[in-house]
Amino acid sequence: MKTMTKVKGASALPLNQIMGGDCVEVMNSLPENSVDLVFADPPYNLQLKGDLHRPDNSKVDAVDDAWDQFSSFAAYDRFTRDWLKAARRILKPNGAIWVIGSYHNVFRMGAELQNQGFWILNDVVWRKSNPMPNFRGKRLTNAHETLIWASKQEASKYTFNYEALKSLNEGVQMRSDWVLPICTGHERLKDENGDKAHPTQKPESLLHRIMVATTNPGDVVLDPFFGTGTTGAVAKKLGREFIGIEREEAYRQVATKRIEKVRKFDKESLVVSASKRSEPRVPFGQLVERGMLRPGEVLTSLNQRYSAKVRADGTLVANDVKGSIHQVGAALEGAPSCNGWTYWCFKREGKTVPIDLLRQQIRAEMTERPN
Amino acid sequence: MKTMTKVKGASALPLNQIMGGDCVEVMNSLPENSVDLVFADPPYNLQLKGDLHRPDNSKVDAVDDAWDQFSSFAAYDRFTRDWLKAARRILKPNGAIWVIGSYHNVFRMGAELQNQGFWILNDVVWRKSNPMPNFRGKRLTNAHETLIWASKQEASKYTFNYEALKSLNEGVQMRSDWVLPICTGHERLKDENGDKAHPTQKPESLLHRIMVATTNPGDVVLDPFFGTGTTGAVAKKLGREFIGIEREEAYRQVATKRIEKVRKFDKESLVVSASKRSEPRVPFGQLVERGMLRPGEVLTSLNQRYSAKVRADGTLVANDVKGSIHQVGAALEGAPSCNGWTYWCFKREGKTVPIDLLRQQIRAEMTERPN
DNA sequence: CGTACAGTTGAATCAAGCC
DNA sequence: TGGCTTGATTCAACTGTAC
Repeated sequence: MKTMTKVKGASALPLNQIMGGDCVEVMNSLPENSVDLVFADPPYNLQLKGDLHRPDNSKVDAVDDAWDQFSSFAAYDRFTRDWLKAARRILKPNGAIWVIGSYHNVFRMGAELQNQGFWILNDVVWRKSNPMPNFRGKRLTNAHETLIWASKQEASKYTFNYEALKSLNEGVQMRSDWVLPICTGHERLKDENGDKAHPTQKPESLLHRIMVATTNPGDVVLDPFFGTGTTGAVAKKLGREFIGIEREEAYRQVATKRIEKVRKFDKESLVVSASKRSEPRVPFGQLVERGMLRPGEVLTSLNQRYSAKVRADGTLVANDVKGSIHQVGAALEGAPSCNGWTYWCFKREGKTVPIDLLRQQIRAEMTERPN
Repeated sequence: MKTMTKVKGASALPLNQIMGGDCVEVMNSLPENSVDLVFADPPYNLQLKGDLHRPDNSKVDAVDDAWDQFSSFAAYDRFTRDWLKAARRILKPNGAIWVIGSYHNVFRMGAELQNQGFWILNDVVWRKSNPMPNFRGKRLTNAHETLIWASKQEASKYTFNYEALKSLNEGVQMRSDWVLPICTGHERLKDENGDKAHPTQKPESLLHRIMVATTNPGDVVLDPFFGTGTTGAVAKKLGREFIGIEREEAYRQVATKRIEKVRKFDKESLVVSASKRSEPRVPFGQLVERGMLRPGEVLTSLNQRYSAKVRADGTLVANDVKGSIHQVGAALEGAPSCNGWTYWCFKREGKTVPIDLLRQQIRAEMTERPN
């Protein structure tokens, strides 16, 4: 499973491995412009003070690990600046980053992302379906965490599997608020004492959605705060390559064992719905060439207001306007643009049908018998 | 309605008025430590570029006003620093602030709040039930905005009406994600041409919840970006005092007219509006009346530890405790509160099921046949 | 007086490829 | 890098008119 891949003649990329040490140093040792996605779940800088007890007086096992202690906002900002800078260097120009945090740290991360030139695409709310209640009744139940999705730069052509996410959401656009349960039950890793192995283990469903949305199979996903390896486990399942960095030896061991057990899904189940743009392009003229529309035939607009005549070269004429199906539609509507395929209709057996139906027929044939 | 109130011998406070001019200057003219709550909806610094058209080629009426133009992040940060500093000076030591923003500006506001010594209590997600879709299918539908609730300092004894919020949320703790519709329909103020009077008018339901949660009647609420006066309208309804600051004369006029028309709720209707629930309330007694549960039937707790007997009047008895399903559950568990709907279970055909199932059945019926 | 249907709209950092 | 061509893309709620 472990592999070393050459990247454009640069130094090797340690795929599907968990590296020890400081994440900034490790990232700086990797070649620049080599990673497709960074997912980062850095320490939240919680600054908890006393112990917290539940109404039944049991103690809440809160995050009080040494790695979550920062002396000041300035120290946390330095830390954030350093690891984000290192992450940005190794990202491909069209790469993207996801960070997750709570109100303790996410505002500082978001501001620093913008300062460094990352381009924020969405902030996403992970709405926990089963959050910890607020035992003291002094605030609102803190029932969500915030993720930020940003491309390396404004001009990046980032990956977004729009149709796949739409499918995940019963056929309507995926929103920026995601309802997912926190990590519990069998998924929650325990140590030999039965205590949770890591205080902030993220659910695999969250990483699953992120990777389906913003990576393709074979992409390299780097996680600089690997913890118990949720990113690696999901990457392996989904046929992505991962690079993990984790300072704590104990976490590396847990993660290694965990990922070994994971099986990759079969290829078929990994295929996601493609965007319409990736479908083969069909010139309108082909409909005339094939005899699906006759030269001289009259098309009508979807709103019935206009009509235009088909010419032998695949252009339309209406009054004094002529040109492509898109140009003529736009001109008649006085609109800046127009999708002629869904705008123009023809008549068959008394019914009025958009010409896009004919394009779909051609595409179907192309799929059955490629060339 | 307009009044001037002396504050501990300091200069006067211009209550229930809309002041013109720059909000920093106006705030600096007010006495320090004099305001209970600041609500601020500052420009979001959207930096939009070209026009955006819908699939039907209609143009999206986006925010392109001069007041939302900043030359850089640095300029926006200066602006944020200045108005937050002025707001903090006039806040009482136990005062608090709410700010609202999107991913364009909220990270910068959140970081600056922390830098100035405000103590963040919650970040709250306003999940829009009817957001604008993403027309190009290039990102997630931006379906939420973020609010930050912070006290003036860590030591502040801020106001939080825990029980009122709990009532608003069907008897369970209010979470940090609020589902509310955007401002449309009759609530949306129009100008003489029928266009929206202000591009970013907030719904009154949002301000209603904020003021019920974090102010008491008679408190002074200041809004430095008053716009069309949603804060003032809701404050008047709820018996709070407001101070508005708005630079644009046109908005001040609209807001003045709007607030004149608002009538303060009488005490009784205040109670009603405070207990408004999104789903119809079903009293436990109705389950008994309807024969879904028999008097004398024994309910068991979710954890199997306790049992209680149903009485004809819709109360429970267990050992020496009697009362509502919530009270008895809380008493037995030694907990401050208990959601009896999910805590108590009954048996049907050998299975143990929470009584909430029965409530859901009733609600479903109510939806089918209102009344 | 309801119901059905067509039309409108909301804080948006919103295209991609070729020459 | 800029201009031109092609052509991809929408959900929920409210409003007004027709029936």
